[in-house]
Amino acid sequence: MQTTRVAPRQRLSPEARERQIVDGAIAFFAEVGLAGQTRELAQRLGVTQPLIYRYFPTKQDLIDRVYEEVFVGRWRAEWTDLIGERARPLRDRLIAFYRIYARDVLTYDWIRIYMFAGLAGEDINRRYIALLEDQLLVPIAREVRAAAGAPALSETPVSGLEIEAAWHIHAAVFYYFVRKHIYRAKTEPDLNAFIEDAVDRTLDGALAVTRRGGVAG
Amino acid sequence: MQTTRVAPRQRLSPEARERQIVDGAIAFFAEVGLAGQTRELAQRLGVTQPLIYRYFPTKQDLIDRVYEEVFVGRWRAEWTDLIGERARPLRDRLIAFYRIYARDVLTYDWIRIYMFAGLAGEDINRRYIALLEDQLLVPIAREVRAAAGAPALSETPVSGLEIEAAWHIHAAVFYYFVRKHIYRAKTEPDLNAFIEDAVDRTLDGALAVTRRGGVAG
DNA sequence: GCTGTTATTGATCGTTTGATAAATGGTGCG
DNA sequence: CGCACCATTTATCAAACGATCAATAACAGC
Repeated sequence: MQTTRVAPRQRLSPEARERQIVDGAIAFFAEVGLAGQTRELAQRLGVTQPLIYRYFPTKQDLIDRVYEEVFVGRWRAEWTDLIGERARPLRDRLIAFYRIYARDVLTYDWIRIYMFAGLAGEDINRRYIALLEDQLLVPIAREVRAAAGAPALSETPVSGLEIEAAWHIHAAVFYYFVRKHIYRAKTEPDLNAFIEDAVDRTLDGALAVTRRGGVAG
Repeated sequence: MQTTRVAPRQRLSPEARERQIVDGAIAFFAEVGLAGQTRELAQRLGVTQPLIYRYFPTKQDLIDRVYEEVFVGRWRAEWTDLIGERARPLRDRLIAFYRIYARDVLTYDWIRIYMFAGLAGEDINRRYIALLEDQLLVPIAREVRAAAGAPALSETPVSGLEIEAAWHIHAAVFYYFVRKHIYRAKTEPDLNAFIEDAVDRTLDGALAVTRRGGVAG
């Protein structure tokens, strides 16, 4: 009554097997956390546990690979350009961006592993935040100023509270997926409507405060 | 060179010892996660590991106690009343509420254990969200409608997107503390200024969209 | 088909970790 | 001072878990 041998030994090319292990590890660690056991991962993959150690010397190496696979290279430089395309209304740019960002980044795997990593004290999150501030939030703050008609574009640097305002827009979308994928709570089912509405409300607020002279922090 | 006996055996009353263990467990699990080892917890408490098992039959019992201690009874019914006090401007009510909520609820221990529990699949988060929607978000949505001059108070029920709009306000504050306590990232240092600004921006947005007739979802 | 290479498995090791039981010692009461 | 109670510790177990190594079998080349 042990492991009932259902499938015969399947021999794959090292590349294919590694791919399979990494993909399986992403799904597995996203679900149960980075403390998940290698034996259970192996069982889900339909292989034995020592096989994992042929491809990754230690569990930490596998986890590092998962981090790399999930986080590195997901950000697209063109998204920064999209935010700055002043030919379109800022509202449209933000809606377009968050539709793509929700589809390509804020997935079940990404958001859970991201939160597990944060709680584990990894610096991945801080590095990602630095990237976001530089490539997304400062550009958004700049566009909000321009759209609000606040002039001091190159004079006054973007203030802390202006970046926080850009965070509000981001937080609205991000937190939606936290509720959905981490708390597994009921959320607005129409994602497109949600994003449109979220951008409308948070952008309106950012514009209104900026117009009232809230540029200085 | 083992555990250098620094303090002699200290005998406490069961009540005092239990209190100490629970408090220590909250701080410990908040920091390292619910998978933290009982031996390490005991070491931090300055007692031996089996002592914990005299007070809590299993580790899960201790964790359940931590949940109870951290989550149960933190919400104050009077906060719902505060949201509805129409003698004051809604802005002031929200700022007052989030100052208290940030101080009393969104602490390091609370937000980390809350996120650990969510990732572990506990239903605590869903139950807390249900409480929040009922006691905070629906009241906020109601007040936003009233403040925006949208009439259909008792007629049209609060829509999904209106609740999401209330979530935007909440998410702005909540996410600030996620960045601070989970990612350990740099955040706006002036909490009062942040809360004021966050309420201004997110409330402005909620009002603007509601005024434009965005009541129906 | 035979054979060498190597992907994969079975068996197992050492440590970690939740949990238990017996020994120890502090405290209050007579 | 002596004794009983019980809070606390020491010692230890069994399962879980990361990791290792020799044995096995799938596939390629001849």
